Amino acid sequence: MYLIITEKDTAAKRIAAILSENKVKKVRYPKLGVETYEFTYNDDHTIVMGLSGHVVGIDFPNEYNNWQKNSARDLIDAEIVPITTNKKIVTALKVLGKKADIVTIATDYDREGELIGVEALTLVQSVNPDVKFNRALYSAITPKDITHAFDNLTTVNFDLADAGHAREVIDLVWGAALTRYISLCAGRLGKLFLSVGRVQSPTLALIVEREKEREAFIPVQYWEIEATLETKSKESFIAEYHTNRIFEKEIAERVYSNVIVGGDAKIKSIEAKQRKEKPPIPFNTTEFYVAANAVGISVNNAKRMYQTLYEAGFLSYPRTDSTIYPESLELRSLIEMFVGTEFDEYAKALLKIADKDGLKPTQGKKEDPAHPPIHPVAPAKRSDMKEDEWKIYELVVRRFFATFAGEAEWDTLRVEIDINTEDFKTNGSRLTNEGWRWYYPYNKPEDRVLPHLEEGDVLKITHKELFDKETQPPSRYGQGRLIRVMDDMGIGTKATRADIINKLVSRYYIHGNPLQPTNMAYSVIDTLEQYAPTIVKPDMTKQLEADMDKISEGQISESDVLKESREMLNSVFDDLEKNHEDIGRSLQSGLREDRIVGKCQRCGSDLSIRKSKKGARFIGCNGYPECDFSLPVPRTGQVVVTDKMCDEHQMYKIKIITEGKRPWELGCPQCNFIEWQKKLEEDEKNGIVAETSAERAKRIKKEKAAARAEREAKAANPTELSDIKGLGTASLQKLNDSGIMTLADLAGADAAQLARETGISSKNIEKWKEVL
DNA sequence: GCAAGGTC
Repeated sequence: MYLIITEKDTAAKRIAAILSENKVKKVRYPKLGVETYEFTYNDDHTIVMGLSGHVVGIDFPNEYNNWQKNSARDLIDAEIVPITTNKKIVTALKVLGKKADIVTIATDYDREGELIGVEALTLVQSVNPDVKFNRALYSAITPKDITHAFDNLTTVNFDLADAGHAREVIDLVWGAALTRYISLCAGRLGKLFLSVGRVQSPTLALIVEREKEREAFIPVQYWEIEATLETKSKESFIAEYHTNRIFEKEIAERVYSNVIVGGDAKIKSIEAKQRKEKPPIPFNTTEFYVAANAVGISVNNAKRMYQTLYEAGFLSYPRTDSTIYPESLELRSLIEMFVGTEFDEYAKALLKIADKDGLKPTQGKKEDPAHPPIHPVAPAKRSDMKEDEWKIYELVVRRFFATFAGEAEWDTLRVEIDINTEDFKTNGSRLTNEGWRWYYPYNKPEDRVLPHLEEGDVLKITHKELFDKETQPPSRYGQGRLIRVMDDMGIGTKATRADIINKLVSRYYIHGNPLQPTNMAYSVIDTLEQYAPTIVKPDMTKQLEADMDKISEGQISESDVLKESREMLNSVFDDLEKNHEDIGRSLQSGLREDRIVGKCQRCGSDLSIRKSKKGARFIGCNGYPECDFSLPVPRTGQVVVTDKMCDEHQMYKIKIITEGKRPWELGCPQCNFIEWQKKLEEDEKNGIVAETSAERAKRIKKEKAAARAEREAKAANPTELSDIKGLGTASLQKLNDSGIMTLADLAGADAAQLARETGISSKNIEKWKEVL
């Protein structure tokens, strides 16, 4: 049997279709819980099976699980063991791998793909040591690329996989050791741990740096002056002072007084030009996020909806760096498929261009050997998807079209005007040839049409205005922009950047849109910058990339790189441990500051988030016990104190962050409390009696007791597997995977045999069978 | 309860 292993199911399906010339059979292995694609290829029974990315990983041995038992430093030289992260696929791989005579690794054509391939190969070899193997390399799943890859099979690049493995180890060791150290120092254990990592920490540092720049920013006052001018034919337009901004007050006052309403202005010169605007480059993941963000779709939503459309077969693979279409992509037929759809006129217009001059797509600078740029793969109707998904689909289709279209052309005018010896100017612009902007009408700058003007024209000043302004600090990062900066700096990957931002939000380091850091983030970044600067800088990734290149070229061994990395981390710990007390103090002050909500209106002390003896949290006055002012806070979720102040109560607005939910903008705690009381009063009027917290606790206790009683009753007289006492969801899944669906199935099964198949202890199985 | 990287 010939086994072909791909990185994901969709790749397996499409490669099988191409190699079999559509004579493929989808086979389900219910016991294994996987699907494969099978056919005859070169007279051999052939099975194509998809993985789900990495199905194995690495970790420390179990005895390191206790954070307090070992010192964080022990992790540096701790043993590293392989772990299974996807049991179903690992089992299936072994079962099928055992029967294989030859295996082709057909995972993605990049470093992680090589590592994923070697991981799979190692699993197959563990049950079939003599199996023959080779590697297929392809950049797009097109008939051309795939047949070429399978006609030119090559060898597995173990050095490249080693490079990937080195990255795994370094990330784990540095991340875990520093995370534990910082968390233990700050006394933040359990859910509140403070994470550190090669990618997340430099990303967080960017946000903290920007916030510091904003704080250090000193605004400078400046003025702008506009004059409204009218032509003889009574058409008006606005002219502004030639430098736009005026930083000296005396000049602003002089210019303003020289502009006399009712007086004359004279056109000094008119310069007409043409400006050409190149069409945009193809979307890669980063550019897609930025564009989706720009039309008001959050990075998370764009990611989720794109994934749906990819799985439905409408759009190409979502994670790619490439901004250059590979040659094997059939661009013309991708355009032709839109003839007769909503995009008919655009497709036809492009085909006309293609017939005349051939298709000349734009291209960016980045190539990704694993996947082509983002593009549509099937035509769709609006009714095929949700409204927001259509927005995404349309964006991708229009961008795809735009990459083949011509330049947009603008006529521009620059007019210089004399007003009483002061230099004024105005600019005009008009789109004369839509070009690619017809296909891609997003963020189109508006025309600025001026009346017909000629040199020497005398105009009437009908109005004047003086604007008093201040320079603005650099703006905070929006999510799309942050992802682009991460891409430019080379940190994270196309597949992980969005997740890294989510991680920083759920770790309570950043919040809001645009993004801003909590005080805790300041403290963590300050501490790391001082004592472990390596981990906060993008240079660590650059160095790692360089080392990985050397490993993959065989110039240096993986173990040498790891040894050097561990030595470096050990010297970082020398510094950390010397300054243990300082670090603890500075981290804890960050923690305290995040809890200050505002000033107490009764006594003027700080209000902060505190905990009662019973563990319930509330906003209390730091002047306690002299002042006992307090306000309630929701019982669950992370409380984030924002920098927006309620003008009425001098308190910062708060929001509640719960993982997996949208943040709850609670606003000013005092306003919220007042509203809540109003609602209570109204409820009382309407005869609705609110539950007190004691009543609530009682009710929950009662409900839990009732549920327990029901479970016990069922266990005494079970009707389905899940009724059996001690049989949890994990075991139920394992039983189902082995074909045990009902009580009768279990009764009829042999305990020892079933134990071998499922990995459940035979003692447990026998105990369950006893009840039946 | 630790990372970052795949994929869903």
